[in-house]
Amino acid sequence: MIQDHPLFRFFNEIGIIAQLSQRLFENVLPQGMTLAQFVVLNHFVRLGGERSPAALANAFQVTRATMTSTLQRLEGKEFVEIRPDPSDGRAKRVALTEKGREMRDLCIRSLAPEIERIAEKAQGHAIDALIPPLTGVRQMLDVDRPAQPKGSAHS
Amino acid sequence: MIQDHPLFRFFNEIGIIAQLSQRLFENVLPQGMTLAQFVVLNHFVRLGGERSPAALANAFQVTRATMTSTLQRLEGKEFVEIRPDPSDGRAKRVALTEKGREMRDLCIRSLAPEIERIAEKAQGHAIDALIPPLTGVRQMLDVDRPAQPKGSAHS
DNA sequence: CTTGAATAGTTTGATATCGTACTATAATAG
DNA sequence: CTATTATAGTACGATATCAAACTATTCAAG
Repeated sequence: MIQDHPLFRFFNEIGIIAQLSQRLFENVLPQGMTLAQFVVLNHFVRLGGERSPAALANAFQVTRATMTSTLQRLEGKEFVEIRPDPSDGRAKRVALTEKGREMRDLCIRSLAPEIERIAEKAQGHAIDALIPPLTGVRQMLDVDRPAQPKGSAHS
Repeated sequence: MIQDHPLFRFFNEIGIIAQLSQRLFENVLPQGMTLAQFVVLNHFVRLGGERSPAALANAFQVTRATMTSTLQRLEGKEFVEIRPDPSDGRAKRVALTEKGREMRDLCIRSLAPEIERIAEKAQGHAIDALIPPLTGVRQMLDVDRPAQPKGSAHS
């Protein structure tokens, strides 16, 4: 039976953990902010500069359509600015606004206690040791993906 | 910075793997079937009998509202039957139909090659060794959850 | 150049998911 | 028995996500 396949159980556990943790984090984010929106803001703060929607979509492993949706929401709240790319008529350039930076900082402050709380409870679960192998699996799946992007850039 | 916290990176990897793997699986499922729908059908085949929507919601760690939505879709395709619970006026009983069982079997057959393909590529990533610690983390988060259910029953 | 393929972004329609609020029924307390 | 509280299911509105189809622009051949 497929469902007894170790790989199946592995992805099952992964899926449940992903959902539970996403819920925990979103529940402490400021009103109206989602994890999807936060990670985009955070990406800009960490790496600076401007990005095209396509580059962001690629960095987060979502489709361009999904990124369009998220960016429109962020733009509506004035957390990012979107303007045409002067050097490519098809493309756009996305940049963080001051307001966006402030919201990102607020998100970080909102997340910190929750992270700490979970870190306490995670004592003895050797989380740190799990990261490298998980990264390996993620890269393996990354490469496996069909079509779409040229090179991923998870940060 | 929070985003450098090992826990943050852990959940980040988990989230990406969850998304990529879900995509891989859904892309090979029969037309119109989603992972959410498949796991419900599979649950019935594996554990048999009838279940209340609330019990299913609890088993899969989703809200009752979410399970209502998925069950309505499955009922529309005649993969499950839903009838009132004779012993509790508030509750309902959900049961798999023959058609549902056949669809579940088809899903299993559709998933098998993909599982095998990924299993090949996953050689050397020691997936099996990751399952116990991940299960531990999942249970830790499970217990951590606020309110809602009484006892979880991941299968 | 002109044509055809590739790329960027959007739109549309679907599903999953949540939180909140609502109805109905059950269980518990007085 | 009645009033309160808890539970089951649903409805609604929002967001994230995808695939597919579409427009516009760029690039690569010929």
